[in-house]
Amino acid sequence: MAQVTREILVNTLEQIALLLELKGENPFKTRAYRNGAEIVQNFDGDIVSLAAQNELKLIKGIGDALQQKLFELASTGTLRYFEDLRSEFPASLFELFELQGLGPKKIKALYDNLGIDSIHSLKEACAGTEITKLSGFGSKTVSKILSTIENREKFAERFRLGEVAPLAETLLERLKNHPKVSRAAIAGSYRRSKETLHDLDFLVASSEPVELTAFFTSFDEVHEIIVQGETKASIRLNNGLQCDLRAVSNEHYPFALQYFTGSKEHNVALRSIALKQGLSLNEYDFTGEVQLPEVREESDIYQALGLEWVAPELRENRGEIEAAQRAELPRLVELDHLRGTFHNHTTASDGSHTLEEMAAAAIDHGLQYLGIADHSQSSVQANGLSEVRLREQIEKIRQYNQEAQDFRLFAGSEVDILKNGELDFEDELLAQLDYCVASVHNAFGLPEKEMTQRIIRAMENEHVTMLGHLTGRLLLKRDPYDLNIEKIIDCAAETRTVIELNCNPWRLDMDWRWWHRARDRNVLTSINPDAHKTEQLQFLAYGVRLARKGWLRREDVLNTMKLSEIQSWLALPKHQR
DNA sequence: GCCGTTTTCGGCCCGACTGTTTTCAGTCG
Repeated sequence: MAQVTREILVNTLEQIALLLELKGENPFKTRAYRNGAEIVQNFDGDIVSLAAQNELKLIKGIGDALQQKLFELASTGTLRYFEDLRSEFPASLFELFELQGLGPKKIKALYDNLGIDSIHSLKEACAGTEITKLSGFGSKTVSKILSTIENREKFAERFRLGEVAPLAETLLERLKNHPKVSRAAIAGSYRRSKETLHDLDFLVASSEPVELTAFFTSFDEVHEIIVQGETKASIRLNNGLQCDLRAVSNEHYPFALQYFTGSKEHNVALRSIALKQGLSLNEYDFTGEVQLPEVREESDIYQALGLEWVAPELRENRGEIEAAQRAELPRLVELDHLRGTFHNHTTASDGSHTLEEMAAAAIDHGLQYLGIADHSQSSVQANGLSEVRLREQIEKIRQYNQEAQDFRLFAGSEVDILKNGELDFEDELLAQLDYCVASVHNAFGLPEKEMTQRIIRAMENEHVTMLGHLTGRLLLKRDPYDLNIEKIIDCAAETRTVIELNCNPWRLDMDWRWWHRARDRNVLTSINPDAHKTEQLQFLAYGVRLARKGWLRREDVLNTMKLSEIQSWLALPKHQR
């Protein structure tokens, strides 16, 4: 039997929901499966083992039927009910659900009447006329389907936070500067700082919503207008990114901001708290028979429900509501708490700027210190430094520091963790450095156990200050390598090894979902841009956003220490840190 | 299919927009 994973449980429930929709089943039954998928996805614990032991009954939203099905799937690897359902339709039918504008009813009509069972056959059918003979399908529907298929081939479905942010902020400024706009924000997953985004949700407060949707859809960057109504509009930009706009009154704005920031799970939990107080919360208002609280800002909504205001990054229903009820939310780290940063490259290896240029840029950023960590000798592809060149660089940094005032460079190395867990330089050389970042750059395919052991061995080295980009993932491009992160975190706690939060928009590694756990074990992070150019020091802003998402406070972040503190800290033997 | 301090049946979020249709179904978020 193949290894059953959480992902398999989730996907199976979601596919059952789709199949039931296709069959025209009771929509609430469909929702129960979809809801179940969400619960399994977000469950904090080993849901697969619990399912295999038939111990899910106490979880709200999982009833007898779902428990039984998850038990069968987790313990045998297959689910008869699902297999039977699935055999009623061709597998390729599922891809039609990926097209915006096509839902179960339309897909069923296409399949039942014309035998259309894939995007390919749909595209062919659109060239003919038979589709327009179906009830509900006119010429506009056909041309819309064709453009959706074309866009799907041309554009990505998701985007990296850091790659979207500059444009997002430009568009937001434009909306804010409109004379009929009193308040504006980007809500949604952008405000929650998810590492990848599907779209941007703009929100404006305005007395002239029609004018604003027209303004929005006339932006130069617009590739197509998806919808445009009186209070909302959707556009696709030239880069493929979808942007939605909601225009609401100033009174409704705090509610809309809260509602459209999400997450859905956070809002569901919030609404149920409201209901217990006799209040109903929606995207525009509080309603109810009781005295309605006065709301001018988003924070007033939380206050009215007896909660601390929850920072958007935390709104994932991962314990923040309970913490807000107890007034125990963390004071999250902020960008201007950072005093320096550690993982940066220069022209000595694969960077674009010299040591002096990087130092000047760091000073411009208001930093008190900058760690230089060029690649080590095994990273030939990145022009890694030989032992001799590293010694020269250390000397150069010492000279720089003799002349520098109120600023300091730290001599480090991004030293490769070799396949067997040994480091790329001898301990004698590592001891000359102020610090050392240890990273994996090859042999990504090792089995989980070996990869974990490899990194643990590196952490056990006295000279390894921190781990670089822990899982090697490249967002939307390359999966993390197999690694037991729980063990890594435990070992980091034991060996006093720092785990980097790599701020490169492609990495944002380690993943934000693990930081709370690391924090609770007193593992420190260092927010590092992995800068290969001076302008990439700006990546620090993304790292801070993800650190906040991981519940990290100022005291959990090594590079919030001021220069004198960090010097003392680095001087300590590792086990005393 | 799930839930319940309104508790074993009856309700489950609903408003905005589009397209095709003469009053509304389907989709989305």
